[in-house]
Amino acid sequence: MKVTREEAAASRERILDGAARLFRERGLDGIGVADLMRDAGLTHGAFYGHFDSKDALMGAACERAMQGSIGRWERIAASGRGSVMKRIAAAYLSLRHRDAPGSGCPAAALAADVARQGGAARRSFTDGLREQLRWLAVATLGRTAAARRKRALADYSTLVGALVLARAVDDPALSEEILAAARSVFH
Amino acid sequence: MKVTREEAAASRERILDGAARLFRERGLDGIGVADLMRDAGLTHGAFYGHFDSKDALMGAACERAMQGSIGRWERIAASGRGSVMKRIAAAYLSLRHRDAPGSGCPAAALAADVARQGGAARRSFTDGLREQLRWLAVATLGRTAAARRKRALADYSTLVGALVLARAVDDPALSEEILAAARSVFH
DNA sequence: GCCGTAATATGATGGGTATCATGTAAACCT
DNA sequence: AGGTTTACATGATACCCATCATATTACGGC
Repeated sequence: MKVTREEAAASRERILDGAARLFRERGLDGIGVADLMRDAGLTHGAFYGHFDSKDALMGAACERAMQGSIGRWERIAASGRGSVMKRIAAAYLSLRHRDAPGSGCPAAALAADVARQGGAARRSFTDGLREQLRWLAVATLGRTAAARRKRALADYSTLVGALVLARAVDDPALSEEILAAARSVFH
Repeated sequence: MKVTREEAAASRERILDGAARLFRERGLDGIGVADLMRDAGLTHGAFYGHFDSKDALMGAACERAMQGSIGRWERIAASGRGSVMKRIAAAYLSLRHRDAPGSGCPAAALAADVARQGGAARRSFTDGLREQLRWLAVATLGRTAAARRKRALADYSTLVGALVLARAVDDPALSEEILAAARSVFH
């Protein structure tokens, strides 16, 4: 039953990674503690040895998902040439991203949940979003810092809105049309 | 019957209107049948006399909310002068709209839920969105029908994304900054 | 090697959920 | 006017949920 400190730390990591994925796939209220623990290969009772509450896990998982998102963007920016924003938009508005919410942008997957949920998730979400927007503003073209910032906020809104709508819609043709129209903004 | 047919029809309307509001405020899974019925002044048992299932109600409520959304846009287009899109954006990206999800855009409030939920809600949502996009494309400026359509899809994505993010964020200053940046796109 | 302690398992608790079963009384139809 | 229908209420069912209580077991420090 008892495991190495190392294994315990690995357990916590598995819980967090699984939560970051499953919350994005099924929503903050769409997956329960028992299922999250089963996903990490543990039973439900062990949960409260690792986190104070489900709310605390939501916060930690949001933070982790946000960090992952920033990391993905940094990798996109580092590889390839031409406009950073254009390359980010191409990846963000792809079918691959649309169909993989569990490993995709947490803002598109969780924003509505976070707005209703409040608590630790909302705080982590806001912090992560602030950081991502700061990063994006730097990577954006524009004469002044204020103009770059404004452009980054508006562009990010377009990305999130298009992805959210493309996922919600029942009709594959309409879904792809939404993504394509948003992509055309960045040409 | 304890009530007249007229009163029964009114009951159904109250259930639907309340559901359309409460689903947007709390999410499709965030409010239960019992609470919805209490909101309509009835008890939970009466529900299945009016709807086949909660899923069926979600579908009907999504349709109603979507119709209301189109109606609001038509009223905005009919009153006032200048660019229709600019006036829609001003209303859509207002603090008033941000703080009143229950009577606001169902796409911004429910898209993520709908994507996960599937079922009748997703069908109604898609139909309503298609209609709204058709309407918006007509009200949009552009040389060709295809250009207007593309512009309408991208603009709508920007609106939805900005509102969703503005609602999710914990920081009033950042929230207003997001709305303002999106508004500037339509100037 | 032994003992405290920490990670995990099992199980209980209290509350919420959607849905179904049944009873009742009044509106509707003939 | 009387029998039928039906909107509604009460209550039951079976399940899921977050959280807590307790037991077990083996690691970590001594």
